[in-house]
Amino acid sequence: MLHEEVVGRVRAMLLDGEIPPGARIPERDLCEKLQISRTPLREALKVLAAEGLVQLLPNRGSRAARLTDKDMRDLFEVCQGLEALAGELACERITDAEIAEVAAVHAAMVQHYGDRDLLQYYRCNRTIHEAIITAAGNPVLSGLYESVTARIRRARYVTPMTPRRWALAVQEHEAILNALQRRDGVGLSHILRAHLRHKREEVLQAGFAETEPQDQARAS
Amino acid sequence: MLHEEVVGRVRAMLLDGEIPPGARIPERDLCEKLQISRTPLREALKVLAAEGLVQLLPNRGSRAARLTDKDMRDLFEVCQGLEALAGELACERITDAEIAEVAAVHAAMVQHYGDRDLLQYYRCNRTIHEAIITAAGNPVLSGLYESVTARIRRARYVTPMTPRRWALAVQEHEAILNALQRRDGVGLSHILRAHLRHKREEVLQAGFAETEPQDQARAS
DNA sequence: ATAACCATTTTTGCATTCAAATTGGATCCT
DNA sequence: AGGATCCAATTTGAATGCAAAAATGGTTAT
Repeated sequence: MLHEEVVGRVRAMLLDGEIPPGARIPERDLCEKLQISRTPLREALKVLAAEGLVQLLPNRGSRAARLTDKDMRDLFEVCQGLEALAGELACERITDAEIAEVAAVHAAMVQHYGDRDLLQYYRCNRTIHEAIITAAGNPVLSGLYESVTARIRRARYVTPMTPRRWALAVQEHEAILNALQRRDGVGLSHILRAHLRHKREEVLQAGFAETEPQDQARAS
Repeated sequence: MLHEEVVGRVRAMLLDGEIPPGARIPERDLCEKLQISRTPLREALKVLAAEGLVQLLPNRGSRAARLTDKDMRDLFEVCQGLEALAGELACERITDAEIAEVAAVHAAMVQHYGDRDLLQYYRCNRTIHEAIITAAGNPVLSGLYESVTARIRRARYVTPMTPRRWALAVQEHEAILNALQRRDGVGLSHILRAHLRHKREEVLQAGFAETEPQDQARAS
């Protein structure tokens, strides 16, 4: 197994919740599960720690990072900034073919909205956001976006949607597509920021913090 | 030596140019220079590779990453986005004391400008930009900013300044301080973006790409 | 009964070791 | 002579082994 593959596998386990937030990560167990020795696993853990997915406690091993409300807010804020930037750049660089593709996915998404198929809706939604990032043509931006969204993905795509909120989101997406078609970078960036801000409020309101109370109580 | 210290030391060697861009990194040599064994060094190299500072060639070792013009443009673009976001957030959250501190550093910077002391000028400049990032109160943002700016630092703070350009930069910094004092987030973000865009043009014009032609010629 | 202390066990961190891949060079063939 | 091929030497990638630190459990003393 290649180094990047080990990192990917463990990252997936963390993001899927197979290793739940806050859980200790016993090296030996993971090693035999992945059929590798401790050395490459430890290398992967250090990389994931640098990404913020794993917390290293010197001489006391590693644990899956836990997101507080503050972390979530911070991540969403940065995500807003990155998407806003991507929106502006995308409007300068996106091709007509790419716009057409986004439009197609958007239409499919609206269809799924009509069917109240949340899973498929979210898939299209994510595809659109990623298409905008890609269209920005900036690999550095793509990399940071990927890393930031990975950490909030569970919250972002698991939070239940109220009918009211869902309708608004679809409406915002209409505006997103429209701005993209008009290549209105400034407009697009504003819409994207509002869109993300709403999403953030929704998520935070749902109380998706990954903090466990007993950890706070250690001092008692 | 702690893991983070190893990462820091090697990172510093890369950023200072002690290990020049494109240079191969022989593990054994670095090991004895740092007085550690290969295991912790390799862990550090993987982390730095994830940061984009090192390029890993499977079974063929690692080399210091080299920035192309495109990389530089991409990094500056993202940096613009991050600073713009920081500017907006900072205006919402910065304290009067912090503003006063920025104002003081700004005054010192203007003084250094008067003395044509480029080194000290750059020090103050960097302090101001970092203060704005810090004032945004978003550790995720700070982390990404740190990582992005580290990679362009040499270009950013080494490019020679024309008198014309230097005067403009100082003028822009006046506007930055002014917007901060007025807590005009939108205004500040615009000024910061323009400021960075000018810096980027300056750097790219100076041709600071770290590509070496003979590498392109390998296919011949 | 509770708290503190000590021995045991487990786990981490790093050095060493071993196998596999790559590189450089010498040899051989055309 | 030029080029391909094979072999030695170096270097990488991963597993194992060893020392140190921390968690655990049991015992004792208050």
